[in-house]
Amino acid sequence: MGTGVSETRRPARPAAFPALPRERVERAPFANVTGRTVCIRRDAEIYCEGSHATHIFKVISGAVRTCKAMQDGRRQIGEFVLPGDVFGWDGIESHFYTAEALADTVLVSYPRRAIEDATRYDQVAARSLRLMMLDSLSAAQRRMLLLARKTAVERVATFLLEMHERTSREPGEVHLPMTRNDIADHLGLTLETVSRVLSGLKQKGAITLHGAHIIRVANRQILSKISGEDGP
Amino acid sequence: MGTGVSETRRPARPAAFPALPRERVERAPFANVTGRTVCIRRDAEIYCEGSHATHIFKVISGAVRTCKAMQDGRRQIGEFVLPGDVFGWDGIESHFYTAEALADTVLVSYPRRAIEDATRYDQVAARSLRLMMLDSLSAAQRRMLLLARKTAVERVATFLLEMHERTSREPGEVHLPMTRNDIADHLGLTLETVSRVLSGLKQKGAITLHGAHIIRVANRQILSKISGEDGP
DNA sequence: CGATCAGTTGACTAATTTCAACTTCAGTGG
DNA sequence: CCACTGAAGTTGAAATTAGTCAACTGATCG
Repeated sequence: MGTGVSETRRPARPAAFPALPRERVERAPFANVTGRTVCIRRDAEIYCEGSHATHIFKVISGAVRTCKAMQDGRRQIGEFVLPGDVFGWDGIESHFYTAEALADTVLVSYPRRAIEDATRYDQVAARSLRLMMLDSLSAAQRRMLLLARKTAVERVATFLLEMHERTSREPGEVHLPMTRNDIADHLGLTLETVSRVLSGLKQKGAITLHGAHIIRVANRQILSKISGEDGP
Repeated sequence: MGTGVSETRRPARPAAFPALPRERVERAPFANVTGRTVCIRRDAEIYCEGSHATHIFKVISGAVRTCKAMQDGRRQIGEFVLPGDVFGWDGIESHFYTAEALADTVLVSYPRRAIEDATRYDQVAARSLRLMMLDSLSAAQRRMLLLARKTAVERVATFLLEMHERTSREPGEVHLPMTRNDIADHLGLTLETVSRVLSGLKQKGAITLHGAHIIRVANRQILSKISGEDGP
């Protein structure tokens, strides 16, 4: 595992991160800890499965996927990390996932050690750290239900609604920075199934497709009903 | 372990928890917090999905399942909690899962609030609480890989090896206090598939069956290879 | 402007579920 | 004490879902 597995476009690209200084100081969201700004190229690895887990990261712009591969190549994507989100808590000593940039991405990295130290005297930080972990756990639990018991259509509908919640641009518009293959590996399906299900949802009038990476939710009711969530 | 409590039949039962006082004081595993001992009958509910999450619990004897149901009856079991394990962190405000006793069970309950307060001045407690959460997260991540990408045989083999690790009685003997249906809902399969796969593993010489709830691992090599884990 | 890779669609296959019959087992209750 | 009872478990055949293989389309980059 862990060779350069690129997923979308792979040709050499020129300038990126236009006006961003390569190093900058950012406040951690939860503690009085200074972080270091890092710029990552699309498809570049941020950390590797099994490597020593020394830092956590906050996404400023771009997007990240955390993924795990089996020896025979089967792959699972743990989560898509979007701007504002934090990742890197996958494992106690060493990382369970590999983290890769879905697009050119700017992150801030914080040493775990420093964060843990900071929580020693900062109760607010300690609490928000705990909440962050409990949030990850909740997300994992919802995901396990999806993977264990939902059908392909339900999984895709749930995913679209989740992405819609998380990215909220123009109302109804969902931007998917990842490939169909990434979505499939996130939902425990194949890329063909994802593609077919999206076509089916379009047929039903639940969504419209505008290129491969922009989807508009035409009928949130239908989508929500299809997703199998408890919602009204 | 070894409570001699009946595990699978459900007719009305008389005396249980023979010599245990109904209330006893126990130390939390991670903090200077006192807990209350509680005895639960088989199939009784400990807390309900959606209820306010005020306490966490440590299992002393017996076993617990945490499960989530969809409206149409599909069910998923989040985890089987065995003696020594802690549960109740499923959700920030309210519980994501319902927790039920798999057998007559003795627990100790601790108020979340008290634990959080205790970590304020006890750094060791704070750290072990964080580790406990990270552990749950790791378990969830392994489980997501299993649910997203493993075949039925791989899931069952992985489950058996995990239970073997966790219960380690006589070498090679695994005690399964839950029904096939419970196992199926834990692994995202049907009870028939679980049954078939177990028969298949027996055929292959990987395991032997001694009644429905005791399994001996006859060939750990085979089982490990089948499980699809990275192991040698 | 053509090479390449993402995405879509179709036909077929494989894995798992569903439905159904049958067996086993533990705990009564006669 | 032992036959009865009902749930749990096993097994088989048919049905269904999603996966695999393959052809084709379309977009993007050099």
